[in-house]
Amino acid sequence: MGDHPYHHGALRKAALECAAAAIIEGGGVSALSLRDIGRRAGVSHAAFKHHFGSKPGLLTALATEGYEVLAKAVTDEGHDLVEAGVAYIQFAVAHPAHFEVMFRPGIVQADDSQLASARERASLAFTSALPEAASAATRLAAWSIVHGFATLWLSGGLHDDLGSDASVAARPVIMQFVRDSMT
Amino acid sequence: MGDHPYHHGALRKAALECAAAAIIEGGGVSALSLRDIGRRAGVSHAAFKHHFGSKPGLLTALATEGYEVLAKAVTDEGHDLVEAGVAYIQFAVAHPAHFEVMFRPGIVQADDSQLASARERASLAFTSALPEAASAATRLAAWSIVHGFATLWLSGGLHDDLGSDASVAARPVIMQFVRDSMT
DNA sequence: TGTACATCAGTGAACGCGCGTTCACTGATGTAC
DNA sequence: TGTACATCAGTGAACGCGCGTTCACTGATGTAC
Repeated sequence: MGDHPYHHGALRKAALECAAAAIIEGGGVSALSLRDIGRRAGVSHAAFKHHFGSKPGLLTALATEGYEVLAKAVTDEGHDLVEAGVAYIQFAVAHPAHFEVMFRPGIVQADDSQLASARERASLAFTSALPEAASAATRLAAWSIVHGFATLWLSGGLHDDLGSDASVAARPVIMQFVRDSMT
Repeated sequence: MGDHPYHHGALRKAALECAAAAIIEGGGVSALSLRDIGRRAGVSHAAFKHHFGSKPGLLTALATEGYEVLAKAVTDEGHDLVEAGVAYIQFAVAHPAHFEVMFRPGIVQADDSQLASARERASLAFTSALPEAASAATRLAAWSIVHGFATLWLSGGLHDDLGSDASVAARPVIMQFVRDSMT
């Protein structure tokens, strides 16, 4: 028996992992190709047809997985607003490929129902972490601040001044925001 | 004389405009091609070599222009912190192509000195709008909140609930943040 | 326990396409004398 | 005022490349009897 059995066995999972790696190392979704993913997974690039239908299908699955992981991460810290915010940023930094696919318009199959429901769950998780009394403006500010910090961090502009640990850099920012806004 | 004189006359300016249009209509920088820009500008796609050297050169010029426009927009509203923040968001919404090129890592010639100095000017303009007494955390929070709002707006998630005018939607959010944080 | 058959998962070659860059070129402009 | 010449700006064909999808196929797995 060779190193490469005919059936991969867990190609779907491997494809998503390899796609994420390819996005990170290849410089963004723009440069992602099925052929690259195939090379990484040790599989023909045509094999993905069976699991995802098409390239947008694969990206949709990746985004869905991202929302699921994000929802879980935020929910796990839902008892503490500051830590929930840090978890959001931590997710983005730990899974930049997912994060990019989740928030870049036009690369995902918008009508996918699993994607929509995963997104809904993530949104709900974040909303639940906020105090019920928070105004619409405050809720939007909270989302903007964590999303903005994550985005700026990933774009590389913050990294120089603030060290290499996004959580450490973000926590005081979020803490001060929460202290000022949620009282 | 025909409609298309041999020399365009202002190809550099036209190229940047057409590139921005192509990015917006074509769904992101990923799909941008010199050939598309050439078609829009009514010019051979090889013509850009003279002005920008290469494709990354063109994108670098676009990002530089973006930082210049942003610096001016923020400076013009520098007397009022809320309006400076709104100007940041307004810039992003009015010039999504520039905004994308400015903040996407890896697509621009990082060693370009004009780019670096334009970026520096924009950063300074924004910093100057903040009160001198503001802490590092507050400054970072302010940047995060406007950047995050702009990013979320452009990704399309906010649009449904909040109407179609980003400034109108953003102003109360920024106002509340400034009221809470800058006192 | 064995066998036929359907279904699933992956192959690899072929397709047509659009891309960025390079190249020798040409038309237009400016400058020296 | 004219002419030669250098330089600038843009052309269009050619190049080699990597891409996503399609296709007929094959190997592996499961199930009915």
